[in-house]
Amino acid sequence: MRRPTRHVSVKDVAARSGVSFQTTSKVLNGGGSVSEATRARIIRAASDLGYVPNLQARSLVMQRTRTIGLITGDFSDPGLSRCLAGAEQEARRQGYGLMLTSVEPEGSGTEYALPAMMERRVDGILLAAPQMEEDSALSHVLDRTLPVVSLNHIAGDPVTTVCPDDEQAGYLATRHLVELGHRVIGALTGLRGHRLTQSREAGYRRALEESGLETSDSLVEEAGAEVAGGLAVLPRLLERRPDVTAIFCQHDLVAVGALAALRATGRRLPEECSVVGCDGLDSAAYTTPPLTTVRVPFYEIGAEAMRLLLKLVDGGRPRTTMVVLPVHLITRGSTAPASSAPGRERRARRAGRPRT
Amino acid sequence: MRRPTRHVSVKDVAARSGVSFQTTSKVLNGGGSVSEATRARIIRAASDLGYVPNLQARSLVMQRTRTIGLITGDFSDPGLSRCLAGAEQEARRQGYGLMLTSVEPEGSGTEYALPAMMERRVDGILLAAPQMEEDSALSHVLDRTLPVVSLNHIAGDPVTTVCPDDEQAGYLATRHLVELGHRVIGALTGLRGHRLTQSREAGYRRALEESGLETSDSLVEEAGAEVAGGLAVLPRLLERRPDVTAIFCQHDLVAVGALAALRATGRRLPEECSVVGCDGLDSAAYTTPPLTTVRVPFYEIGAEAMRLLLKLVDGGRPRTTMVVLPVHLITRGSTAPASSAPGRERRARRAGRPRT
DNA sequence: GCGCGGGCAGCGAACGTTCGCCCAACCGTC
DNA sequence: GACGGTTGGGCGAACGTTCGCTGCCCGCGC
Repeated sequence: MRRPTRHVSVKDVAARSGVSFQTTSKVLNGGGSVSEATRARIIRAASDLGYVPNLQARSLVMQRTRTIGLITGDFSDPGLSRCLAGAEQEARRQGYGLMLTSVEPEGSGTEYALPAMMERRVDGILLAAPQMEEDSALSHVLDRTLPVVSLNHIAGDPVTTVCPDDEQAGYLATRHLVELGHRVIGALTGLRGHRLTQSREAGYRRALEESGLETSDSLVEEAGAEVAGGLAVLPRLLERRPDVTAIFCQHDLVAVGALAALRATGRRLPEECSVVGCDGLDSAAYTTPPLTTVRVPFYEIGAEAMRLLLKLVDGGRPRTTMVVLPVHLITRGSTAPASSAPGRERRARRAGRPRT
Repeated sequence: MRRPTRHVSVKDVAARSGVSFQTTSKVLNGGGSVSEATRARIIRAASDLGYVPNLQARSLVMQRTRTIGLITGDFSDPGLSRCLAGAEQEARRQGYGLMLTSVEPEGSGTEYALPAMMERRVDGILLAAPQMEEDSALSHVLDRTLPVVSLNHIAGDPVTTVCPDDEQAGYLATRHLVELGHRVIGALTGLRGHRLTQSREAGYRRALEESGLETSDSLVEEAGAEVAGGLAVLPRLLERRPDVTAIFCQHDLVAVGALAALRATGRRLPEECSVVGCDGLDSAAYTTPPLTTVRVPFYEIGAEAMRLLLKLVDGGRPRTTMVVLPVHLITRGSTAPASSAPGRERRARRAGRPRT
């Protein structure tokens, strides 16, 4: 075992400056009345010895750790990463530490992540793991014991949530396509179970209905949130509905897959099929053609969630139990006015299976 | 202030089962000799009360926190994210917690991140912030006090490092181009100060020299690690050296920018210019054309670094101070055999500024 | 019947803090 | 010269653990 080079403590500092360790503590926290002379002596000694306060001990008596537990899903998810960045920055700004743990896609957060956080006595928990939506044990465990803010909808529902306006996202994306003259608009959704997916789909349907356009299950496919999903699922949609001229993808990565799959069919983009994504990832600006998308303010979501959580930790009762952040459309090259008849016919010919 | 609902402690459990709290402690840690009867009684009481051990207090007496400090750069960097994922997973597997903090691109890690970690008495530190390479105060602070493993080269150099074989990465990428018949090969490098950049460039030059090809500063531009860098810098390279037929980008994102910039000049890809990236990001598979790249095992790097760090924490003296992980080439559609004369001429004509 | 060893449990101390209370000395005031 | 207030600093306790030592009681062997 590595000899754990004993850290210097207040007592060491006290010894060196000839006062009681309690006085040292007073000085080092700015409190109490201590003469200028001894104060200086103590400060000096502390810096000579390289004193570093022990937050563990302090937490023990103060009954708060100034630490927030962050339970996250997959780091590789660019959106989540941005959230983390926002949350981390805000926590740091307010002098809080971050205990990080991630939960595996299949795993239950309840069995490892939560206990780990409780043992470390975090002051609050930020939930940023989409897959925990399904964890029914969760809402029970969280109950009333600790301030919690989540970025996802939680089953039991007693927890404060910060999230983008997903319904609006779906609506904006779809309306954009409608305004370009598209009449048959497909949708590639995220994972079915998730609230986010339902909201975006609701927005999609609202935009269609508003304009009296067809909303049909045959126009919708579940594609998840990965490129591979779009790649795999788009052909199915196209086969069933060769008449679609535009596609709303609930996630930018899916849109990337969709673009690739469309190109593979020989379509010219965006003339022969418009695609709009959702999320507003950086990488969406560099697809070919550049992806029209709805920007979700991930960073701000993370930061706002942390801000709210820290307010809760400091004893504020939340006035609002749900914060919804606005989204907005970014128009790029992957969407174009609905093609004129010739284009449509060419596509139909190529599809080669006229519906009887 | 929120009433900090008093947590249940060993004493509470002890009281409920009619033994001393020390005996309770024995039972709950599996140690000591305790009769089956009382053991059962204590366990029962603990679970009734919902006892959760306080790791803070335990750390205090054990003199170790079972927590690792993770100092990272930008979360949005996909490579770094993968590293984090690997490190986090490994730490979790071994029952360690992770204190996360990131350092801003401009900021010095020495002034906030390190003190924060020391105050929390982490057992070791994993450095994953490229920008800390330049922090000269760092190697001094780290000195001998704490086990540290870094993913980046550190100035003073007394610290164990885990990194990919960057020289080999540059070499593999470039040799691939050479083997395709390219004779004038440009390079878009990462940030100049970084060791990584130098290594990859060294590999690039070695591959060229090995085949007796030109290595010239006029073939090299600094582009950083972002898409925008490639986008901005590629035209400069092209203007100076319209004769390049292939480009090695030290980072996939730069390659994405380069592809876009090349397309903007009207070149057909990959026929009129090959591009090879480096990093092996997921997104590289979905560019148009799909990017040939060198895969860097980010996840494994993170995991291995954590594994090594935990070994150090447990008192193992490192036998090797530097672990280098292998990389390998992934061939995709963005590289093609050097174009025949016609293609070259067409490009020259289009460039329109014959060198006198 | 006596001594001894082992199983079981308790006790005190320590880890490094913060906090409230107490005490001594000093000052100025009537 | 006694008194009250202020200032500077010490002391004890508490936070929730772990660990080593001590001591009790019982059973067993001679």
